[in-house]
Amino acid sequence: MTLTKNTFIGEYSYSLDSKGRINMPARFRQALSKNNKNTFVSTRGMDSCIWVYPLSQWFEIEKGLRSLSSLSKIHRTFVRNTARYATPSTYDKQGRITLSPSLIEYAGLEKEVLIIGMVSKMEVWNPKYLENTEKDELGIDSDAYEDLAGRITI
Amino acid sequence: MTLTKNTFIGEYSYSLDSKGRINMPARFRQALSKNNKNTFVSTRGMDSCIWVYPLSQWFEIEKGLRSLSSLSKIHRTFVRNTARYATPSTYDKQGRITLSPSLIEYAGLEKEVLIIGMVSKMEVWNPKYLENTEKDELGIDSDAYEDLAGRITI
DNA sequence: TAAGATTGTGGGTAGTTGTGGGTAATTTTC
DNA sequence: GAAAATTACCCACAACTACCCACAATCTTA
Repeated sequence: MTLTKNTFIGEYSYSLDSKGRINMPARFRQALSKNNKNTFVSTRGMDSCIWVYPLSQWFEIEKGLRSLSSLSKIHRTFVRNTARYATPSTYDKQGRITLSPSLIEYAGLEKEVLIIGMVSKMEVWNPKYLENTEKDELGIDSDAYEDLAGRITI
Repeated sequence: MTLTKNTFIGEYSYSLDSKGRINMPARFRQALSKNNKNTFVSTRGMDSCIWVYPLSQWFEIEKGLRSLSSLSKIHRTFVRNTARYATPSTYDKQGRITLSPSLIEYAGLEKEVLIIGMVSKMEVWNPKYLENTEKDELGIDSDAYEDLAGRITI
C-alpha cells in the first residue's frame, strides 16, 4: 500500500545482474506519480552510494542548476559535478533500471545491493560499505543532533 | 529516453578522429528540438574545454552579448573571446560534429575526449585537463559551495 | 488451502549507436 | 583556371542497449 506519492521509505535487498540492472522495489514504483514517466535519475551520492531520484524531483534540481551562471567558477564547478554523473533510466517491463558502469564502480556495487528509502529519494549501497559508514557515524557528536532537534520533531 | 528538450546531463567518453570529428551522444541529439536544425555551436569555454551549445541556445547567448557595453574592458574581452571562436556545425548521418583545429588546440584535445552535459550546454574535455581542473577546485571556498549544494540539491 | 496474481531474476534478439574510412563536391592557392 | 587541400556526404561493421519472453518464488484472495 502506498502512503504518499513520490515518497520512499524502507529497506530492500536486491541483486545487481550481469547487465548492470537492479530491480526497483514495487512499492517505490507504485509510489511514483504519473508525471515521472516511470523514470528515475541516478547520480553520485555524498557517501559512497548512488542517489536515485524520481524524475520530477530531478527536474527541481535541474531548475536550480539553470539559475547558475557559468561566468562564476564556483557555479560552473557545481553544475559540472552535479549534472555530470546524472543518468536517467526508465524501468523496464520487469521494473528494473540500468545503472551506468561509472556509478556502479563509484558505489563499489557487487552482486548484493541494498536499496534504502530516503523519503524524497533512494540510496543504493553495497551492504559492506554501508557498515563502514555506520561505524563512522558513531563519531558524530551529539551537539549536531541537538542542533537538528530544533529543526525537526520526532 | 529524452527528459526535457535542449537539456543535457551525463558524462560520455568518445574519441576524436583524424578528421577532427566527435560523436554527439545519441541522447543529446534526441534532446534537440526541431528549430535547432541538427546544429551545434562550439566555442571556447572558460576552463580549458570547449563549450557546445544547441543552435537555439546560442541565439540566446548572442542576444545577451549584444546587450553588453563595449565601453567596459571586461565586457569587450568577454564578447570577443566568445564570439571570435564560435563555429556552427551540423551533425552528419552518424551523429558527429566537426571541431575547428583552433578549438581542438585550445582544449588540448587528443584521441580520448570527455563530453559532459551541463544542462543548457555541453563541455568537451581532454580528460587529463579535467583532472587538473578538479585539483584546482580544492581551493574553492567550501562554504559557498556547501551553500549552493544546500539550496539546490535535495 | 488452492488458484491466481504479482514480483524478482536470468537471458535472447533485433535495432541502435559509435568508429573508421572512402569518394565526390567545394573551396583555396598559386 | 588547374592543382591541391579541405569539407561534406556516404557506406560498412562491431559493440552495445532496449525490449521481449520465460520462469521461479512470493504474496493475495476466495
